[in-house]
Amino acid sequence: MDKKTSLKDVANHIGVSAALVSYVMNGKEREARVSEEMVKKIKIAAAELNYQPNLIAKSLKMGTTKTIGLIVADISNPFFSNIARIIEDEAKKQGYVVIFGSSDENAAKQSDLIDVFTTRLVDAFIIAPAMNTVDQIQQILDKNVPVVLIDRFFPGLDVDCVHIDNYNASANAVKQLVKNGRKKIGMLAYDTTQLHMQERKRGYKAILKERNIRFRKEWLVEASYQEMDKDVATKLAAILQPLQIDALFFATNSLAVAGMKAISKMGIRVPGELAIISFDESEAFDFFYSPVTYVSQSLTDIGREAVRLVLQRLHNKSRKHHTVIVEARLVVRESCGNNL
Amino acid sequence: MDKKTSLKDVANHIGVSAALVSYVMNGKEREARVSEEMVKKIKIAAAELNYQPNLIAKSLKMGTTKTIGLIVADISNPFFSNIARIIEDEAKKQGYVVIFGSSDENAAKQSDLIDVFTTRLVDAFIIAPAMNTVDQIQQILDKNVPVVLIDRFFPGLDVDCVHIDNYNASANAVKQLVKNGRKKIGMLAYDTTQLHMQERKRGYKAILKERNIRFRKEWLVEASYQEMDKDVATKLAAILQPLQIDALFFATNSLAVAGMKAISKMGIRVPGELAIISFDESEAFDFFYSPVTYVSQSLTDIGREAVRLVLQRLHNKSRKHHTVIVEARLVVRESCGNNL
DNA sequence: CTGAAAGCGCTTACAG
DNA sequence: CTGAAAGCGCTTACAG
Repeated sequence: MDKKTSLKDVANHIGVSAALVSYVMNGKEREARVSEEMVKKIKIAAAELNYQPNLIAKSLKMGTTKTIGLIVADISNPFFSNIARIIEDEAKKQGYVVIFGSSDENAAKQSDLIDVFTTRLVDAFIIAPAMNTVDQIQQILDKNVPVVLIDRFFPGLDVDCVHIDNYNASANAVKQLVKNGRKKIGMLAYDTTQLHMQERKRGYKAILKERNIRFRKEWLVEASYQEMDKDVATKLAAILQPLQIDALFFATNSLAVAGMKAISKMGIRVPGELAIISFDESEAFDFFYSPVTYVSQSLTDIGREAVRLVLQRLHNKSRKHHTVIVEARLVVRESCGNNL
Repeated sequence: MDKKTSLKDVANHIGVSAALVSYVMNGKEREARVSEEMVKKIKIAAAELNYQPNLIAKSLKMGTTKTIGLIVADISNPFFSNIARIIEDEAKKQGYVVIFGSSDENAAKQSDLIDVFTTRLVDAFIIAPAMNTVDQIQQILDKNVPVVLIDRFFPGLDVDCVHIDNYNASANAVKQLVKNGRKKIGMLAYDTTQLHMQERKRGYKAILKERNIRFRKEWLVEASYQEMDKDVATKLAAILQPLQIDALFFATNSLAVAGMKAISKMGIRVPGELAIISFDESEAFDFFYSPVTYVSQSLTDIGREAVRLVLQRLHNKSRKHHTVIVEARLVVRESCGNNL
């Protein structure tokens, strides 16, 4: 890159000290009681020389980079890319920039990303943490770097976080299926210890119990993050062909999309033979032969609240941690239908 | 943030100069001929003190931030978020980090993002440029900062870029429709001067001409980026109800999704009454009642090549500019069917 | 109202 | 083989 004009350059240009220019550029002419005349002169010179401050130098001096590190499982997943968009917008409004990384639900990758971002002195983290990474989050907290968890969270970890009430959202979805006359309700979830997923399973089981429907272990199909397609092809297929259930509840949009492909390939009628409900959203939900009923999380709220919490903590490091519960509502459409 | 241990700290810890530690931490012990013993001592001390270099300080000194600025129209659009994921992965392999921003096809927003990223001294840009922003790109080039354009490009601008052959990709799609017996072929495109879109329209018109099908202006529907939904609802609807065409070609995935909603709401049979083909991909394409035929751009190639070009230029600023044409292939499925 | 100077944490030519 | 020193471009307490 060609030599850029520095603060010193503009100072020299009008024979004045760098300090003056710095004050003026940062709108501190009042505190420093710079004369109006001088302010004008400096502003003109800066514009003339097309001065743009070097934020790296500023960061080094100030110890703050105005950068937020965002770590999600996969930025190409629409759930996360939509949140990323909101975070980016909100951050920009406040003068922050966001760098991002995808962990692939892999603790080691997440740890690498945290290290890389730490090394670049991000002012704060927003993380949808992978399984078994509570120590990583604790380490960030120990360094007194702000972090807010989104989507996922850890029991007993005192940290800012933003997520829905997974238990209730799940329970409501299953209630809807029961209400529509379904008794043989399966669930496709991820095989993970992550609490948000446990809560979704717990909500499912709780409603079965409440409605006196026996929980059948083999109807709670668990797919691993790494081998999701394979697990859907074998484990889920096992209860779809021949069809043993009359309703299926998907714990995420990625599971739903994989499941819907299996369902349509097998020619299963939805909702006739099988009612379905999913978590999250997908463009595909509108176009499935039976528009899919889903639990809608407000991605806008998640992104906004995450940035809000980050900024609050940046301004007041010692305030106590907050958990923001974001709204989730069931968008009822044809796929959960009440006719067998 | 708590005080981190600096290079000086580890130097002091073993009573040695900062220079030595710097050489060792950067693997330059050979060039600086540091004794093996010392190397070991330093490495142990660094590990003990959990030393992590401050990359901001390094950046200031080196004039390089190992950061790539990525600007796309909208990071939440799967087309871009998928490319972003690839870019992120490739960049990470090379020790780069990516900061991103969404321009919303708005020249002013793009300009802001370029300024913000410039101010943060990104080493290079990867941009899917908005309409009428050739000057912005030229300005980056004038500063001798590497930039590679993806997806879109400008006539006559000498710059690295990666995109498909839009003319041929479009022509092939329309040929397929003609081959399947369609004669009244409409197109839904964006109303923009951007060359990639012009090329798509040109391919469409060229095939009509070649096959002696009269081009009808009212069947080339143009939607504005800003009011896409409205334009689809009115302008596209005008040729769908009553149905005046027997095939419809969508210039992007976003247009397709909007158009497909209109089509399904109107109860138009696909491909029976109307054959459709789209550019790009969408999860929805698999689930439309007639799986959608589409022009598949290799997002992996776009992302990879973009990063490759960026790095090449970073290593050799003066090499001449390359345009990489990435493969596009037609994925033929039911929706472009040959039965009326 | 304005300037000189220290210092943020690094790298690297230079001297020894 | 190792250290002292300058300098990257800023900010800000201090002195005048």
